[in-house]
Amino acid sequence: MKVITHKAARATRGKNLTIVWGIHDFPVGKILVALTAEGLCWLGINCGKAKLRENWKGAELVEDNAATAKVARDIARLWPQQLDKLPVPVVLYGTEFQLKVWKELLKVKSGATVTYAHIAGKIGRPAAVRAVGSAVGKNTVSIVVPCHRVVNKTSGIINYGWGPALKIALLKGENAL
DNA sequence: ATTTACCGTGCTT
DNA sequence: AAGCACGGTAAAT
Repeated sequence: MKVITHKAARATRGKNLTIVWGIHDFPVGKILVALTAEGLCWLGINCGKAKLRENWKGAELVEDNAATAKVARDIARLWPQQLDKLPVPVVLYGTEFQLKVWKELLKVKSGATVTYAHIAGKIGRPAAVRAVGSAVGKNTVSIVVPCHRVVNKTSGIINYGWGPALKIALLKGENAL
C-alpha cells in the first residue's frame, strides 16, 4: 500500500483542497470514504458529513457516491486480511509526531494487537505514552490505519473513537480476540 | 486501591 | 502567549 504524508496540524488541514466523499456498506457498519486527488484521506465509521468537516475545516467537500464506490468496494473486499494491498494510496495529514505514530500503526499485522507503550517505544519516545494515545485517537483513516489494534496494557478498557463496540467487532473480524 | 508524573495536541482565554 | 483537558502506564503511596 502506498502512503503519502503531509505535515499539517488540524487547524490548517484542508486549505485549497477538494475532497470527494460518499457513504458505503461495510461488514461492521457504514463507512464514509473521503478522497483527495492523491488518494484516501479519511475514513469514518457510522458517521456523516459533520465529522468529515471537523477534520477538514478549510476543504471543499463534494458528495459523490459514484466516485468513492470503487475504493469502498476494495476496502470491503480486502478487509480483514489484505488491506495492505489496497490499490489506492493512503494520504496522511498530521504533525510529525502523529505521522510517526500512524506509520508505526501500519506495521501492525492483521490479527495482532499492540499496546500504546509499545508504539511509544518504537518511535523513540518511551515516556510519551499518553501523547501516543491522543495521536492514535486522531487517526484520520480508520480501519486501513489500524488504530483499533492498539489496546490498553493494564486496565483492559477498550477505548475507541467510533465506540468500543466497533473496536471489538473489528478485532473479532480480524480474529484478534 | 488511589495518586502522581510523564508528553503532544487542540481548544479556550 | 499562556492555561487547560485529554489519553495510557509504571511507580509510589
